[in-house]
Amino acid sequence: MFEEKKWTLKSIAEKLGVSNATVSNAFNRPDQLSEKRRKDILAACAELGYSGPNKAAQSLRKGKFDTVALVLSDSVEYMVSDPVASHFMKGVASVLAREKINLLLFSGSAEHVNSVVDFVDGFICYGRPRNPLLVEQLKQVRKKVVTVDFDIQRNASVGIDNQSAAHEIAQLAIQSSDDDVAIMGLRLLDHNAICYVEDLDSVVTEASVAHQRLKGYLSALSFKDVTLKKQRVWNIPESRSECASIAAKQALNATPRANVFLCMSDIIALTLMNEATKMGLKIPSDIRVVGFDGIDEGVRCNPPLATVHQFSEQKGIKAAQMFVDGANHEETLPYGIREGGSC
Amino acid sequence: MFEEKKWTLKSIAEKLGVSNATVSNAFNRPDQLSEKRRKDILAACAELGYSGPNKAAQSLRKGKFDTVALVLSDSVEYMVSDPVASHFMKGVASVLAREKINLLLFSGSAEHVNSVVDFVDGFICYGRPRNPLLVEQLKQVRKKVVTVDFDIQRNASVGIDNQSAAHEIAQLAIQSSDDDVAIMGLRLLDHNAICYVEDLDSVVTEASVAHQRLKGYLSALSFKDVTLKKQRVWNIPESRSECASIAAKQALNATPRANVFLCMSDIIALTLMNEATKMGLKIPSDIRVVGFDGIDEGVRCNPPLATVHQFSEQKGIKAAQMFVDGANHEETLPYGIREGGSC
DNA sequence: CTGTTAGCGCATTCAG
DNA sequence: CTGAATGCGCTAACAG
Repeated sequence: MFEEKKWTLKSIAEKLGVSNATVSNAFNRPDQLSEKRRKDILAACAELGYSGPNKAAQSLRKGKFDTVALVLSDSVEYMVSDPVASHFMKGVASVLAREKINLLLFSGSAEHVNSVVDFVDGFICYGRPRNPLLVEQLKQVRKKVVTVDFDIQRNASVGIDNQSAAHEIAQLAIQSSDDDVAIMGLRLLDHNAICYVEDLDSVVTEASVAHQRLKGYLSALSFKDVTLKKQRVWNIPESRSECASIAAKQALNATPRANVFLCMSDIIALTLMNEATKMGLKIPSDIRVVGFDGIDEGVRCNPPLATVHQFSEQKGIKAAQMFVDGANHEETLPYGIREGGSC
Repeated sequence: MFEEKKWTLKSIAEKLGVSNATVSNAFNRPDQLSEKRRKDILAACAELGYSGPNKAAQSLRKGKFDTVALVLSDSVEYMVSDPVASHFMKGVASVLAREKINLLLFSGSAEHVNSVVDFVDGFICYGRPRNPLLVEQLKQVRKKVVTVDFDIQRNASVGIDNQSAAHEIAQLAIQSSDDDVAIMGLRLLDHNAICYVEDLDSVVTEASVAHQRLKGYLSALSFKDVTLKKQRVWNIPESRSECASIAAKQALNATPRANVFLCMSDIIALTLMNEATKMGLKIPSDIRVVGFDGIDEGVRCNPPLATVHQFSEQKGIKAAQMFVDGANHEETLPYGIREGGSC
């Protein structure tokens, strides 16, 4: 099956009786030799089964790889089944395909970017990587970096105005100063515990997405003259049903129970609505719930979920476009407010 | 920000006053030099900001890349939002992460594997690539190849017994010899049209998944003494709601209408159920519908979808494990039959 | 245990 | 337009 010789530029040049530079030029620089000569060489190569210069060697030489690493905030395993991330990846993939750039998936839990940094032209980072060391490494990397939904004080970044968005959706959810509000936070704390956030002021001072959303919620609360009770802010480490349902159950079983739930992701919100329904609670008469992200399932469910719609695919397109353009600025994308059963 | 010199193995060796082989050994072959010497060198490198041998050069030299290309059946853009593919990818990602192998996503619509073949240790191919040329190329590639849900008469492959599964689910769906059965086929024909399959015998003789499932359905039909009417077999080119709903509407509007719909994917089945509901049809009294794949949404919907459950994540784990093990055989995975509202 | 040498496969000078 | 020479950054074999 593999009787064919394994050709290299050198061996094929020798076989054809020309110099290796000529063969190289035939493939890469048409202007450097006559049309006929080029066609002859290409034809002979095709005939012999040589399909062109080895890409790895070519890349080593040129320092260009036509590959970008998409650094996810969490493990690849988890991220591929996250609907928000999927839409983002879809957007990225669409422009990379057009530009004939390969896509390497990289885990935000990996130990070091070293394992890929020498194979890629740069990084698109979707969300702050779970491993903080990666962030430090990305700051140092001598290649293009586009960050999404977080910032490393360097290069390009894209995101939305999380604070305004959170403020708006919270405004919509809160109807009177008597409302008892709970905040189901996503990654508010640095560890993986599903727990109350005891000390709001100590929450990551860094301008993380969670922090920005929290600020937006809180400003809406004060705007509406609502006081946040003790033990009303939750930390959920991942936007997954498994995590969210634990927090949801506990939050729903608290006495007294909050009647407005501001959730930092749609997954959290849908999970909470699901748990509430199981407990016989009605939406919006018993509790009101708003999400964040704008995933499809929120539209199909009953009642539909009120949420901030992020246009994740557009975000991916934008990030990838900025990458190929070598952009070097911060981009703030629009968002939409989607009304639902709760408001 | 980048004041640091860009070190290479050579320059760092010179700086440290040792040979480059020694530095190389310090990083890769601890047994080749004294513990102390190694620690000193590694410490000095860390100090100077040299983070180890360039991976691209290392790979060129060793011919090993610690990267596998996951060839999807369709564009990356489309596949990341396909729930079945996502589960498969999840499985693959989990074992690759453990093995510290990078994952490169590759489109089944790409023109040539050349753009990545020199960067990877091999390929895992999920479904027959949309571009037939890729299949030919994969047959020739001098690297490991594991195929999933199709076969290229070479190397390793994993899949399920599609024919038996289709037969079983069809048996379940068909209740009497008076049933009027329609088959909503996925990629039965080579082109992209949504249409009837006029000539069943001419359908791809190759043992494609669609063909195997069709055979399973047909054997169940004859087992149940049911005759397939004219224009009862549809070709749907992609497992997407957009495509499926067109076929579904037409199939549901046919007079007389079939009362049993055998769908080659859950997406198709769910879409058809959705269209049927819009038309006021009741399941299972008016029509019965069965799917194939076993996606989560089929469990949550009302009534639940009867289907063949594929354990896609397990399939991904198996495929990746076979890749790392260098397996060279055909693996047939189990499947499950999930009952639902229709049967 | 250390250093020297010869490539991995290629692209780019620079003479001719 | 062509061909010889140099090196991208590294590792493996060998010699000391």
